[in-house]
This record gives sequence, C-alpha cells and structure tokens, in this order.
Amino acid sequence: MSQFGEYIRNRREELQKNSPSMFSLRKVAQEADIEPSYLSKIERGLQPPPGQTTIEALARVLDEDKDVMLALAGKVSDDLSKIIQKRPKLFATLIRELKDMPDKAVLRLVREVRDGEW
Amino acid sequence: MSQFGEYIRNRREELQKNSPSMFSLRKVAQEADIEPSYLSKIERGLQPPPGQTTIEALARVLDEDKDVMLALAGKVSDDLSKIIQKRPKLFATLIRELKDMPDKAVLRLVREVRDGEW
DNA sequence: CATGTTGTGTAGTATATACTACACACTCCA
DNA sequence: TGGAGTGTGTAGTATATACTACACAACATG
Repeated sequence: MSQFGEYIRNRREELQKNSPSMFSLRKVAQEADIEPSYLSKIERGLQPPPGQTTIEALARVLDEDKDVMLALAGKVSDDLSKIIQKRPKLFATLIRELKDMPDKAVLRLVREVRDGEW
Repeated sequence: MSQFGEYIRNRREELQKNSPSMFSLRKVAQEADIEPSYLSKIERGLQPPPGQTTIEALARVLDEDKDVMLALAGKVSDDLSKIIQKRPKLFATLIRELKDMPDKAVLRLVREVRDGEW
C-alpha cells in the first residue's frame, strides 16, 4: 500500500485549516493541472500515485519536499537517476554500502563532501 | 539514443568469437527467456531496451555488470531505488552533492565507509 | 431558496511498455 | 543437396500508466 494518498490528503487538510479557499481539493488540483476527481481518487488511494511531473507540481503546491513525495510514490527523481547512470558502478557501490548505515554516518559524509575535506 | 543495443551486440559478438555455439543470438535469447527476433531488434536499436528483469538476465548471460547495463538502458536497479526511498532526503542530498565530484573522491568515501572510519 | 462550492462516482481514453508468434532468406557442412 | 543453424521482417498482443470528462449529491451562505 502506497501511503502517498493519505500523506497528501493530510497535508492538504492541514493547509486548508489556515487558508480554506486556497487549499480546497479543486484549487490544489487546478494548481497541479489535473482533474479534481483524479486528485480525489489519488488522495483516497483509489488510484495509484500520479506521474513524476504531477508529483512535483503537488509538492510545489503543498510546499513539500519533492524527494520525499516521490519516495512515497515509489519513485526516484530523474535528476538523481541520471547522476547514478553516469557512473553506475561507483554510485551503486556507495549506495549499497550505505544501506544500513545510521543517518548520522551518512550525514557526516555529506558534510565531509560539502566542506571539501580533500 | 540509447547505446544499450550496440553495447550488448558487441559484447555478444566478442563472446561468440571464443564460443560460437554458446553465444548465438538464439542461444542468448533463450537463456534470457525472450524471443530471438526481439533480441535482434534490441541489439540493432529498433526496439528500446527491455525491462529490468530481462536486462538482468542478459547481464547474467553476457557476464556483464547489471548496474552498467541498467544505466545504458536509462534505468536504476530497484534495490538502489528502494534504499534511496527509505531515506529520500538523506540520499538525495548526498547524491546531488557528489554529482560533480571526481571518481577518486567518491571512491575514497566508499573506502571510508567500508573500512568503518567512525 | 437559488447559487456556488465542496468532494465524489462512473466511464471512459491515449500512449507507452514489454513483449510474442511465425515466416523468411541466407550460410555452412556432411 | 538438404537439414540445421544463423539473423531478421512483419504483424500483432497484453498490460500498465496516466490521466480526462462530466454528472451528481451534500452543504453553506447571502
């Protein structure tokens, strides 16, 4: 079961509390350029999550992290895929190696890279 | 243009030189559980690369790296996708950060992780 | 009490993905 | 010289993906 629908419904309803007119299902659907009934079905899990473009539009409208939303939909952002595909062995090895590492350890790597410890 | 077809044709012909009977198009197709005509078309780029399962079968038969072959087909292995999807922000940040880093730098990270420099 | 706005139900469609089935021509070689 | 094996051409199919179009009932609100 993809939690995608539940997640965006919760998020939308939360936003709707503060600005009811801006976050009705119809408004959000319109912003994301899809039919309201389609969004309704997605939110209730009657339809699988939409395509990458629509997910990104929804992430924008709902001010959510695009990578998190894609993950909930069982996808990986195209830009990440392309980075991996340019050096598949390298990234495959690294990612598999990091699979069971605690967040802290991975974050340390990120910081190391960012600070340019070379 | 996906280089996938050209790549596996070259690889197969190379293997065919040494063991002609084991690496005919038909034999390879049979091992990979697809129709010869389909493989023929894939090799000549008349069909897009096959699905993940078939690519993995071909990688096995041709003794090639599965991640490299998937990359040539514009895909990313499902197991890698799942690792990313479990901690999307973390991995997205890391991968984007490593995008333009030289191989050496990334390899150093891999070694660091493997050797458990914590 | 009519009008607008809410979410939802039904019934589709277009396009892509991932193939199969089978006939054909050519070459090798016993 | 005919039978096995080579690759290829044509013509499909099944299933999944990613949606649209429109009608409808419930609610509120002016």
